Amino acid sequence: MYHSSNLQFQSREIGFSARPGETLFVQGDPCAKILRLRTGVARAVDYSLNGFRQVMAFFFPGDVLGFPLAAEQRYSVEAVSELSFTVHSPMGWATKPSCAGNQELQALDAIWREEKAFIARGLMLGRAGSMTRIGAFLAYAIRHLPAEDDIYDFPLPQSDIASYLATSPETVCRMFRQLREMEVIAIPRKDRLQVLDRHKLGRIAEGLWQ
Amino acid sequence: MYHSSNLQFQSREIGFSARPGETLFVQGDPCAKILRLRTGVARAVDYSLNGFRQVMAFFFPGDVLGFPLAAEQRYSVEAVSELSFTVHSPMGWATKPSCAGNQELQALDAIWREEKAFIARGLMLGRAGSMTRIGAFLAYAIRHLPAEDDIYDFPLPQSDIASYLATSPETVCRMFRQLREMEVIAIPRKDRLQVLDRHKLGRIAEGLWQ
DNA sequence: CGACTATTTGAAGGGACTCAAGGCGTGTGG
DNA sequence: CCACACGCCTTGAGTCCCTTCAAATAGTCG
Repeated sequence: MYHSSNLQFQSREIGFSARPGETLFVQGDPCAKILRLRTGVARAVDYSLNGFRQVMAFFFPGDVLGFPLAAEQRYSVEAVSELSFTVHSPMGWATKPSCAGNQELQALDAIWREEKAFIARGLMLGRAGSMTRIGAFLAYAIRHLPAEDDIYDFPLPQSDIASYLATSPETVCRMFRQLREMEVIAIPRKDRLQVLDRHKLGRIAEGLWQ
Repeated sequence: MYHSSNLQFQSREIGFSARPGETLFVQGDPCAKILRLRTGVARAVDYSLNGFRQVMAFFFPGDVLGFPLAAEQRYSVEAVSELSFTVHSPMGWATKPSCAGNQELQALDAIWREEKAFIARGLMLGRAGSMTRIGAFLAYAIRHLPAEDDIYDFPLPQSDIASYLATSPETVCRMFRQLREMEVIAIPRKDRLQVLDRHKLGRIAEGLWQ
């Protein structure tokens, strides 16, 4: 579980929640509020002009969304699972890289976590082979998901994973089955993921399996 | 080769240059200097542990590299073409989203431009089909490259484009040939790219051609 | 229960990769 | 100045992985 009680922000924290599928930001909206995810998973989605939809990133507990780098939201944000988050004002989120002030570091760290999420996708998409991409994605996801005894909360629909990895839902399903048959993972229950062989998963993510 | 020895960390601008292939940053280096590209093209490269190399982004004139979001450089930066750039110190690059101060906006804009570069790649890799990706890449690149009369300086080797787009150099070559036969582009000379049909290029980038 | 969505599985076809060889351009050294 | 080497681009042929299409099953929510 993730506890943000030790993180202090200057403005008052307000607790919010959202149901799966709910939209938090819409691409193009003015940047007016900053969200810090406490529990649950959210996705950044790009809707291109010709109706094509693309999952650009997943956000996990601790991530900060909506930092006003630009004047407008650069992507839509939708809840994947049940969310709880806090809302902050952009005011006072000053960042000064040279100073080690607490607040400044928080803002830089928030921006960096967001950018990391996009870079991570790029690195996965750069790898060849569906199995490699799926393996890399699982290794990435479980580093950010809460777990009990190697059993992770895994609320990500395969269709979102497929969009994120630029592949088809059928391929995602087939790779999951293969991973189950290889006894690398198990699905004890819906929205749960058990990692049976962390080491082999790492090798798959690097493209060296079989 | 590597420059850090002769770089001075001052708040004033110093002009520098680099030859094609030169390395400006190495992944993992401490973030000590900020570069602003004046002319030329640079690439951000990721070297993974198993020796796999991946071009993660291209940087164009006006972009800022090496902003210390994290303690260490997040990628290596290499010159693609002849570069000229200025070096800045991280000191004084304070950012405060709520204030409209000049320097503050510069830093936020610099971060945003960098992040945009990574996001752009993700959006391209998410598209299906080599032709769509190449088209989207060309449309993206020429928005950042200097030109005279629709003839752009295009110093990007096809091997870099292939790595960037997660495809093979052969495929890049074939798509270029097809674009030439379709009279969308022309290559009047090495390192030059002429756009003959901007509109058709846009349609190709959206996945609707033929 | 029944409608809906998400997942699963199979079959077939095509697009991109790999492998291999040849051409082109550039820089270097004899 | 020429010959050569090297890297990059080009082109062809064959193979395979992944997509598409189609249909069945499972899970969810009213």
